[in-house]
Amino acid sequence: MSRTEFEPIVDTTRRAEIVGQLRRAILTGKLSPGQKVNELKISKEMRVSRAPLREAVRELVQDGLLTNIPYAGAYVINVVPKDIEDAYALHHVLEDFAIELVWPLRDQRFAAELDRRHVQVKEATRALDTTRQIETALQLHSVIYEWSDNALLLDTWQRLARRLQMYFALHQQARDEPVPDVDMHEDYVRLLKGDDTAAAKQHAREHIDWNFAELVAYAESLAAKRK
Amino acid sequence: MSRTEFEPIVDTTRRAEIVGQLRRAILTGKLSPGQKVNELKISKEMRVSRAPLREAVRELVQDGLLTNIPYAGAYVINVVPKDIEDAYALHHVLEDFAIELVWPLRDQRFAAELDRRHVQVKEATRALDTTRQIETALQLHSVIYEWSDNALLLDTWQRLARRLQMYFALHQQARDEPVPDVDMHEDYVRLLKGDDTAAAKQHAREHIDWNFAELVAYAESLAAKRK
DNA sequence: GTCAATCAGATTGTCGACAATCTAGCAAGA
DNA sequence: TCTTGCTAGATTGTCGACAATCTGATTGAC
Repeated sequence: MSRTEFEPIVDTTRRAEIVGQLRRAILTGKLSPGQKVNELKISKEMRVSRAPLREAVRELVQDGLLTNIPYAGAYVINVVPKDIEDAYALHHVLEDFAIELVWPLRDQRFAAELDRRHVQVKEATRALDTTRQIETALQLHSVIYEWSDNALLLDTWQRLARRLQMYFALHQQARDEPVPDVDMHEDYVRLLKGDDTAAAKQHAREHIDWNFAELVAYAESLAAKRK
Repeated sequence: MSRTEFEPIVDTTRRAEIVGQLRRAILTGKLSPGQKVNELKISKEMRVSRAPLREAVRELVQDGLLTNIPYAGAYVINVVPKDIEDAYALHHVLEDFAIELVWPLRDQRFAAELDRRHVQVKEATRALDTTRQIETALQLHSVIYEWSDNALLLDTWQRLARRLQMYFALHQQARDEPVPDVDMHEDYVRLLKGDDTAAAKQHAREHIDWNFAELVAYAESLAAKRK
C-alpha cells in the first residue's frame, strides 16, 4: 500500500479563479463597501467573458460579500456598526461551541497545527504585512473549527470569518498607524493546549473582544462619512 | 406624509424562479440525494437557456444543497447520519443563543406572530400535508431568529433550516405511515411567551431532540442501502 | 486474456451577441 | 418651479453556439 497521500487537483476553471480574485479585492479593500460591481468593465479587465464572471458574482452574493438587485447590479456590502456587533456576538457563541467540541478531540497533531499557524501569524506581524496578518490570524482561529469534527460548524465559521476579515481589513486600511507587533495569540494557543476548558473559553472571549470596540468606532466613522 | 408603506417589488428574473423550483425539487425529494443535476435536460424541461440555470446552480451550491465537481457536474448532497448529528448540535447552540437575544425584545407583535405561525402548522397538520407541515414548523421556529435582531444569526439559521427541511422531507418521504397529528408546539409557543428563560431553553432543547433519533436511524438505512 | 491507446458521445465551461430593463437627462406642459 | 413623459445610453439578463473536458467502449498489441 502506498503511504503517500496526494492532494486533490485544484479546480482550474476560470470561475474559481475569478471568485478568488473578487474575494481578495473585497477583503483587501480594492473594492470598497457600497461600490458597484460592473460586469462588463471587470470582465474586460480580467480578459474573460461575462458568463463565468456572473457565476462568480452569484457565489459571492450567497457568501454575503455582495448584494444583488435585479437589473441594477451587484454591490459590495456596506458595513454598519450593528453588523460588526452581530458578527462578534455570533463569534462568541461559535467559539464557545467549537472549544467544547474540540476539547476531547485534541491530539499532538492539533497542537502542532496550532503552533504552525501561530508561527505564520508571527512572521506576518514581523514583516509588517497587515493583510497577511489578518489572514493568518483568522486561519489560526480556524484550527479549532477544523478539528471540531462538525462540517456545518466549520462552514458557518468560514462564512463568518470572511466577514470578519473584511471588517479587519477595512479597519487597518483606514488607520494609518502601523499594526501593533505584540503577540496577542501566545495565551490563546497555550490555553487551547492546556487542561482548563473554562479558562480557554474565557480567554477566547476576551481575545475576541480585544479590538472590537475599535472596530465599531471605525464603522461609526464610516457611516458618518457616508451620510 | 403618506402613511401607507409599500412592499418592495419582487425580483422577477428567471434565475430566481429557477432557484425556487430547484430548491423545492430537492426539499421535496423530487431530486434525490446523490442524483446528478443535468443542465441540458433541466434547462429544456424548464424551457430556459443554460445560463440562468447555471447561475441558479451556483447559488444552491453555495447554499450547500448541491455540490459541484468541475467538468463533472452538480449533484444533490448525500445525507449521512453524521450530517444530521452535526446539524442538530448546531441547532441546539443557535436556538439557545436566539432565545437569549430575543428574550428582552419580545412584545405583543412577537406573541401574535408566534400564534399566527402556530395556527399554520396546525392547519397543515390537520390537512395531512406533510410537506407543508415541515415548512410551517420551521417557519414557526424562525420567529425567534427574525426577532433576535441579529442579521447574521438569522442568515445562519436560514441555511441550517434548509438542511433540516431536506432531512425531514426525506424522512417523511421514506416512512409510509401518516404524520402524527399531535401538537408538538403548544408548549414551545407558551414557554416563549412566558417569563422563564431557562425553561424555554430547556424545552426547546427537548423539542429539537424529539425526532432526532428517528431521523438518524433513517439516514443510517439510507447509507446502508447506498452500499 | 490483459492492458494501454484511442475514439465517439455526452456534458460542462466559455464566449459573443441580442433582448429586457434601468437611469439620467431633457423637453413640454401645468 | 415642479411634475410628467420621453429618449438615449448604459447595464444587466438571457440565449444559442462553440471549446474543453470527462466517461465509457472499442481496438489493437503483447
